Amino acid sequence: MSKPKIHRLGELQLHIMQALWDKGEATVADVLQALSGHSDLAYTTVATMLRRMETRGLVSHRAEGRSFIYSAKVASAEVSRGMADHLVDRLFEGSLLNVVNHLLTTREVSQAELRQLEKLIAERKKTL
Amino acid sequence: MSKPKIHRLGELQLHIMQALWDKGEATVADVLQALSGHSDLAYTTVATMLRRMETRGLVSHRAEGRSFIYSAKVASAEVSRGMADHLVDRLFEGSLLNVVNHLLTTREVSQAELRQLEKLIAERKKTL
DNA sequence: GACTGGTTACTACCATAGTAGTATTAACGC
DNA sequence: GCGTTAATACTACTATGGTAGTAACCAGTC
Repeated sequence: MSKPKIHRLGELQLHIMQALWDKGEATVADVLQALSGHSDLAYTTVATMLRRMETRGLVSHRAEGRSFIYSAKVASAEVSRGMADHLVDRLFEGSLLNVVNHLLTTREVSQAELRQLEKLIAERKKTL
Repeated sequence: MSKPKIHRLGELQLHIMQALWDKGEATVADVLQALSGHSDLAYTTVATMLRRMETRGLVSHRAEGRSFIYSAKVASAEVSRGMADHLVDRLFEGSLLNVVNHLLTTREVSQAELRQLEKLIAERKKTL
């Protein structure tokens, strides 16, 4: 198992993961392409990052001809889970209530969103 | 203004901030004391961290005799806000709904908590 | 007045993220 | 076959977090 401390992804690393999740598989060039809006990185920067992330178990690759085709080794949900949990634990004593309260009081929320939230909760209730 | 990129606090840094928020003011020894459960750090480690954090504008100090008395320069709520927003933006497209949905589906929740959540939402509705 | 203990200051080392240049390799076109 | 070029590999540098040793300082004690 040994999930590779998934909650600690840097900015660029996360963007790269997102590109991979989005595309399923991608070469360095593909990832660079996907990131082109966000920042203007060198090809080798992305390549280096991918290599390192592979060492860390975040991605893996297979060779096709001379190219490496990378894919995510950890699921998006897993990462979200890890990062969200980590934050909730660190800042809100692990309490779901505390987070939601914080989010509700510090953010703009519309009526519609509140209704949606109620719906979510109602749904969840059924699953208990 | 120039809030010092508040969303990026390391593990130890956050613990130190929490100690300061808790105590209001504290010497290095006080902080070390407060952290004693969590890990077993050297006195100088905490002192170094505090000095660095002061450079970054996270804390400030006043001298009393030969000791420095540190206090937080940024509020707890500000940091929570910054970190939470950052996460929501990075992982959930800035959508409150998405976060809550994620939290609800990936975590254990009790009936009581769900009821509390509904209450929170009802409260929030009134403020619109 | 010299010694001890608590304090801060300085310096250093490791890890990792971000960034990218340079070197090497190997496939493809001709 | 051979060169061009795209790809990966290696190396390096900066910044920051975590960690801590050592030095310097100074107040109080004997």
